[in-house]
Amino acid sequence: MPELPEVEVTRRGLLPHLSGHAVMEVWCSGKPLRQPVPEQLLRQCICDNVITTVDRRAKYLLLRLDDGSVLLIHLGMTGKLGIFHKTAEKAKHDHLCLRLDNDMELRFNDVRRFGCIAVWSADQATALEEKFQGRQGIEPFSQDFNGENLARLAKRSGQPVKSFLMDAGRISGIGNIYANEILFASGIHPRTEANSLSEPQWQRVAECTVLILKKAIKAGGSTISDFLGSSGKPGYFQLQLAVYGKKDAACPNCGLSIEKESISGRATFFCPHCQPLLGIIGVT
DNA sequence: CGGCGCACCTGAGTGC
DNA sequence: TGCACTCAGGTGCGCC
Repeated sequence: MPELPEVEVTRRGLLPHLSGHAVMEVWCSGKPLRQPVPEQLLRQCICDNVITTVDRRAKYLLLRLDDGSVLLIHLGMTGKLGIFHKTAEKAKHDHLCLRLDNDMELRFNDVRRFGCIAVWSADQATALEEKFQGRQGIEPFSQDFNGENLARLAKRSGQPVKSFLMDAGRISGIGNIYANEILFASGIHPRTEANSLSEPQWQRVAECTVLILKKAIKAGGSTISDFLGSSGKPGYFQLQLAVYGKKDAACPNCGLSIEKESISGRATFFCPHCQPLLGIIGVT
């Protein structure tokens, strides 16, 4: 489920239920996620500690404990987090369960097990977080996310701009759906080589990205006000997507048909009229 | 280093 | 009703 907006809405939804509560007990399904869940380390690091806050970096959630340790959660493709009473029956594909001091539980459910659970012990957290932060790309809501920096990053990349936007090492939080939407809003063909965009075009991409992500967060925040008792959480917000999944539908801008292609193996939707490929003569 | 292809896993949908 | 096949929103690895 997760691109930046879904993860951010999850963070905001969980925060009031977690902040200030101690973790009393840890349960794991025993099945590995992307990596095996570090069950013993998890117990050692977070049991009897109080969750102080929940941060987000890229598509990761960071649950910070009062002793300095950190629980890192990535939702993968199908991961969901929810708050349940301890007596509520566990769901199929629940893989991690943290019992809190108020008889509620934070549960991580992930059908495809592409998610990731890691923990940084207090004595290593600073070093490990530094390493982690260094691997993440620019945050779309940071000051660094602007035309100048994007143009500089893209300078030596002949990748399609869509793949570039989705590269988590360069830019955080943009997955396939929003990459499609951002490029439609920017009027840029997804196959355009990243290094062929001008700085003003990158500036436009940056502005469209912020607008679209904020709109999605708002849509998610209004439809999902509480994480209590529901495992069917986020999922993609039904904001009116302009192009994603809309093959052969009318472009909301010009009315011509939306096309679908595969770029780096990912479904890619665009309007060939509103997003002309640069350098093609006769197309404006 | 840059970029591509693939693997990781389950379930939903489609066509025969 | 069943089976085989395709596809799905992310990430990271190996390979060129």
